[in-house]
Amino acid sequence: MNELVEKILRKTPLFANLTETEMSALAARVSNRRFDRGALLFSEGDACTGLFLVATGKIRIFKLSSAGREQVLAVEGPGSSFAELPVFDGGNYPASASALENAEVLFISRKDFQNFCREHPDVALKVIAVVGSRLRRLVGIIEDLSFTTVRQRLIALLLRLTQASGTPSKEGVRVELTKSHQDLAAEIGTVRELVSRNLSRLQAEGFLEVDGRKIIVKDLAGLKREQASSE
Amino acid sequence: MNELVEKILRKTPLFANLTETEMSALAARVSNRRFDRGALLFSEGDACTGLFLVATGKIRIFKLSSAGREQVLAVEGPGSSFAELPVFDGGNYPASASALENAEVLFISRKDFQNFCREHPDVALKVIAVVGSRLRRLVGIIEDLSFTTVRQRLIALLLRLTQASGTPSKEGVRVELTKSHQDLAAEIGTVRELVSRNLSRLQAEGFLEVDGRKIIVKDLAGLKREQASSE
DNA sequence: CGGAACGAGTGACTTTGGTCACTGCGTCCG
DNA sequence: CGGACGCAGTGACCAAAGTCACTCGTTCCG
Repeated sequence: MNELVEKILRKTPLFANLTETEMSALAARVSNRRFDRGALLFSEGDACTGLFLVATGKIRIFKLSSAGREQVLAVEGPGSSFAELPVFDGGNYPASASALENAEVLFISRKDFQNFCREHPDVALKVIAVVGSRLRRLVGIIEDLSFTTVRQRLIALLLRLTQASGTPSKEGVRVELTKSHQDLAAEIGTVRELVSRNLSRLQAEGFLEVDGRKIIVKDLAGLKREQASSE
Repeated sequence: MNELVEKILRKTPLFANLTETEMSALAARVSNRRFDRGALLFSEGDACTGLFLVATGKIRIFKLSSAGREQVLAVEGPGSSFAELPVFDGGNYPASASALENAEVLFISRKDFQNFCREHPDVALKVIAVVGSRLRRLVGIIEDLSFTTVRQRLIALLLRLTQASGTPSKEGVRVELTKSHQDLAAEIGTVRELVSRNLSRLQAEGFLEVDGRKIIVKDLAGLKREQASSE
């Protein structure tokens, strides 16, 4: 198992270039946890116990409103770490985390991680870099929420999905949704119904062909134009 | 002048507890700039040249949409630093900065700051702490934009202002606005007209007494109740 | 003095976002 | 088999947000 753990550690930016001995020292401190799809890793406001690294699956970081709505802040895949910050500043988790798919997660206790950072100052610099990109992403979300419509955000999301996992075909680019409309809605900060409606509308306008969770993007260029207009 | 510079440096969390010699070494590298109210320090997308520290006045960090709307991300007062991040990761500024009031600002070039961090690893830890609180604030903005109404955000802003600079009087707490409705709108992510209308409405409902930029909060408890409801 | 320029208030309207309630379709399982 | 459940689609509303076009004061300055 330590074999596997080290392989993951090498894949995370925070610990990418450590020596053999450093690596196994770290690996010894790491524990392994499994979470089923939908399971909660921690809730907003919980005291922070340590640092998480995604080994397999996807973890969703989100805010929950008292009315029951969710707003996704990040979706982290294999190799990503999260909750670095509360580990450092000792505060509570600012958001909740749940498994978007069945996931394996590595865990390092707060104390162990802090000690490790003290011994390896360059890791602290890595932390800054990781946190930095996280900050940029959050600014992007704020920009979206404040300047764009649900329609534009949905288009942007579709474009990202086709980019990431689309396969070309005769009629256009095919994409398969791996999550429910509910989940999509939480990612772009709205509700299920609006996702449904906007998808229908995009289909009616000829940009898409929707069949359940299979989507064929028929007019990629047109979509991009729609997204840009009045941003 | 070095006297003054060191005094400011001591007040910023990043450099609070340095020794005398460290401090004067740093102070020698610092330059001083003045910006008039409304002046632009840098624009989103500019290459990052260095770190800023506020000496006097207030600096507004904001996003600008292509339609001309603004969304404030932070307002930094004396003792605050900003743009720490791009200094580290070498990226461009993710947002623009302008002076909300006439301001004096200290500036450290990227290279000097990086060298200084390399020599003083504990400063890197401070950077993480500062960036951490910034991240929490951004998450707060996202939460507000995604879950609350303009009305609730305006109330929250008023409550913050009375907290910060309100003076009790016979009829309630007096607050003086130092910025235009336009500016307030940018802070809560909406437009001038909605600020105006919502203020009128809050007055009509008996929570406030508005006279130009003077506001008397007549029912603090009531406002808090309004803010909480359906959050 | 006269008139830009700016900030504020407001009526009338449109668009967008969101809610509620219900239908229909699979799938999973007792 | 049949019903419970989760997910998706949709019509009918309603409320919030935003736009446009004006008016009215101030202030600032040539």
